[in-house]
Amino acid sequence: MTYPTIRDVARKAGVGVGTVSRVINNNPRVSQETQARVMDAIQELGFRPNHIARQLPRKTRLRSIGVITQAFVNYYSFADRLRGVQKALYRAPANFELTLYHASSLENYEERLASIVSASPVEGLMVVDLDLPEEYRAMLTMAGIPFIGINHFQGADWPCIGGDNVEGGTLATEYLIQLGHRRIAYVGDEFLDYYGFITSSERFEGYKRAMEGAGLEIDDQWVMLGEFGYEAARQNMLRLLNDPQRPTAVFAMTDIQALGCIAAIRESGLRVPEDISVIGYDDLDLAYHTGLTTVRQHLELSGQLGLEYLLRLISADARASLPVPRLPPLEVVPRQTTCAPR
Amino acid sequence: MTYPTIRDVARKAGVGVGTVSRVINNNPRVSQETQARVMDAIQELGFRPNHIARQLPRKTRLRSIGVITQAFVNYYSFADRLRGVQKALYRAPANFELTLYHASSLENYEERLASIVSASPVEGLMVVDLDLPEEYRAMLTMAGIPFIGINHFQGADWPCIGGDNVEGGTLATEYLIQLGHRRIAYVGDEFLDYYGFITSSERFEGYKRAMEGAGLEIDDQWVMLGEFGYEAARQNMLRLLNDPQRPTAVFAMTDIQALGCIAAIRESGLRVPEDISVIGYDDLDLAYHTGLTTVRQHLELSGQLGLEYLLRLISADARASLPVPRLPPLEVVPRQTTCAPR
DNA sequence: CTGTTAGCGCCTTCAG
DNA sequence: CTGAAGGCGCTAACAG
Repeated sequence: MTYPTIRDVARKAGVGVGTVSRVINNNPRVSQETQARVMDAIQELGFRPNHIARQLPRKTRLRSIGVITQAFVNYYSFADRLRGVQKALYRAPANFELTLYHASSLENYEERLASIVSASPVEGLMVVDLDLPEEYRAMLTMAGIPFIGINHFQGADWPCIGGDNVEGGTLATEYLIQLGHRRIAYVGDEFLDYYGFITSSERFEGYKRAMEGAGLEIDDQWVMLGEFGYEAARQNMLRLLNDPQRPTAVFAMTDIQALGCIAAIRESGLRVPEDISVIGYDDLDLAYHTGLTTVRQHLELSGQLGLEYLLRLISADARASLPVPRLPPLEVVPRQTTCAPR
Repeated sequence: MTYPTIRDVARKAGVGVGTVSRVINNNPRVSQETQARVMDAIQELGFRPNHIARQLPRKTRLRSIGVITQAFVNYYSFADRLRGVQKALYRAPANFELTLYHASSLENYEERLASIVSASPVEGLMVVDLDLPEEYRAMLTMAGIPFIGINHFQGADWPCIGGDNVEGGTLATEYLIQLGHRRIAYVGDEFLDYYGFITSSERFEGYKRAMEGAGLEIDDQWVMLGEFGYEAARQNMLRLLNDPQRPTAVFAMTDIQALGCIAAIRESGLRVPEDISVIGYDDLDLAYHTGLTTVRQHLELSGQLGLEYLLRLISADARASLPVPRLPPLEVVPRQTTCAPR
């Protein structure tokens, strides 16, 4: 089944295509009467202008930058990053829009990459919390689409902006140790996630190093891994609290998980931080809003720097390799969920 | 400045346009040598295929739906809505992308609407937390782009999904009254915001009705209006606490502002909810994460329903007017920041 | 005011 | 394997 075109409308209304075009575009230079006749024809035929075809003859080319990320997870951290993107976009001279791609699985991710390359609807691509296989890097380069990764893994062999998870894990744990804690738990995701990321294991590695560096023992019971998110963390924390030798502090691998831990602690009638200290990771806006002590990884700034980098690459005549922007160092932001143990 | 076309590449490489097209599309029926020559020309010219033009002769089109909202404010509630959009998109048979438009001012908003209409890069438009003037509605209709409003105002004369702020304000306040509170404060935005919204005044109206309905007096000191956001709410709450006749409960016009109030209360050495109860409005995901009592306005669902509606309109043969989806009623979600006064 | 005529940039036959 | 020609659906001069 094929859609009616402007030509069909013209024939039906007994006018030229130019007139139909004028009507569609609200051009005042059409008589009331003709306009009415054309409108009727449009109605009867159920005509709808083909938006693709409209773009072609026009000068105004809407430019867009693509942002691709995982669907359904990490949404607040993505939102914080997006805010940075938006700020950079707002300040940019050219008027770019944002096209969002949500990958619902690894397979779906590759499908989308392929279609982005083949249709090239964007002039640059920001890859958030996802790895970009060599194969697609080559295709994107071929298609002349610059790209940048925004994530929290280190040592990628392509342009990425992000902090070192091991270091962040160490910072968080050392902060708790320095407050005087000795029994410190780790609550996080499984070590290998659905998209092949090992964020949790990296942050855990940092935790381990800090503990060992301080000569502290890690009780196996205190390492609680589970699904992503608030609820799993809450459950795990509840379990942790059953341990008679329960920890006096917890390092949660994300802010959301930290909030899950805090909820569990309070449900159990204990206080944060007096009875148990909790430190998160991310420094989401909501960490500030909830007084959560956490590791700042400059989410908003990452989006901003990433976009600025893409913009520079896009406007560069030659696609010279620009230096990849770097984030300020990770840092612990002390707030109200940590204190010295009693 | 104009972009190089396939023809320029062809000329430079000394081949026909057909060959260039084949190279771009990875068609194997091109000799190694020719391909190399074409690639070189592409590189030198910085040629990038015009994705608009590619779509026209093809069957497969990359389809997109636009979402426009205010820049810089309300980002978490937008994120929650976007999650719903994304879910609906994921379930849809057709493969739509999302194009995000951020309006940085009322003027910029209209500019963007105009360019969306004229370039029609999207097949449907979701207008979030923004009003759509009659003028642009007509233009969008003309251009065959269906639209839907997602917001929290009532009685708009165009298809909108959203809850009644007055009712929500009443619900929140009645809940506090029913708990036994008599001295109830309101903390919110100025009554008229930058984009012409009167959300704050509507929620306040609900508050007023509930108070009057219960025969309670409203102390002028207890109505604290200020800038949007956490910080202003925190400051206002701090001021409120100086009042010797301080309230025993607070209705904050958004969840973020509620968190600001809670921070102020705790800073002042008081407890929530034992000393002062706080209820918010929105039911952001983070309200759940922080145990905030609030008014649920189904943010995620609003995005989902809105997108489904657009999808139906897009696929409808004629642009029949479909019934606008409705959200479930507003409701108070009791959590841990409210209790009976002492 | 309105019809006609070129394209927009690319893809896809169709011959060669 | 490759060049030329026709057309995708619409807009934008240009004459009337």
